[in-house]
Amino acid sequence: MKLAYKLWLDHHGKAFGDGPYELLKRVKKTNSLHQAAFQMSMSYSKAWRLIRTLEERLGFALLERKTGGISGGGSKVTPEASRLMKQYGQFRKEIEKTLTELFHKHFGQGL
Amino acid sequence: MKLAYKLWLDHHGKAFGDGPYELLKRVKKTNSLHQAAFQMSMSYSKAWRLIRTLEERLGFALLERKTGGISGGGSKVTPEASRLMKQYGQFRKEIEKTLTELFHKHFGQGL
DNA sequence: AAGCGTTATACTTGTTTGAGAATAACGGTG
DNA sequence: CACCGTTATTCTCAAACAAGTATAACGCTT
Repeated sequence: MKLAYKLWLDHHGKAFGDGPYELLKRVKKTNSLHQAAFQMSMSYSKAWRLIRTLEERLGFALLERKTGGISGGGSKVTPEASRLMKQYGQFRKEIEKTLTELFHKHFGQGL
Repeated sequence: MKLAYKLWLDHHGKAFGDGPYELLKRVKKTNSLHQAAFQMSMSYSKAWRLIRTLEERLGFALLERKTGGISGGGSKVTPEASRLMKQYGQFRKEIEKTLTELFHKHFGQGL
């Protein structure tokens, strides 16, 4: 028996969670949503839809886009998104630790 | 911005969570899965499927059934299920409190 | 002007999930 | 033995959601 869970920030619907967090981390490294999606075995269209939806719900841009040009374009994580990522990352880490502890406390010796 | 989450106990798949917990609480009161489902605006067939699946995954019976008879029959919560409910209820309550605290700690003044 | 890798977006298909309909069996009661 | 409300079970339909496919535009480089 183990504990399973999903959590996310809600603002007019799902507005941020583990998936977007991982995706943005990779965009930061690669400066490309295309490559970030590829690394996660996610289709570009799905990644794009995801980001667009989150931006609509959050009310601010997560990516600063550039299309065309030498490298074809690219995307950078905005400062606001970067701040959210940091907040979420710390929050998420504590959650993980706390939930594990609580689970063991209540279901320590088997179900 | 608010925190949203789902959590459940996993054992060969989803084995227990808020929905089953509420359902069993009502079975306890009414001694009828039929009525318990009705109270939650859930179809009986769905409730029945749910219980059956959980029992398969948990490996023990949640309900003690009786069919036919004066009142048509009925279902009682087994002692093992009752124990699980109690454990889960306490766990769930602490989770709620802890997560709320952590959320405020990290996202206290707005997003 | 052609080529490249990117962003942008609609369309279409497939998968999961839920809900109800329908049917059967059960066993006290009157 | 008919009635009742329950448990038991399968089937089908609909809705929600996920995911891929295809196409277009962009702008720097050569």
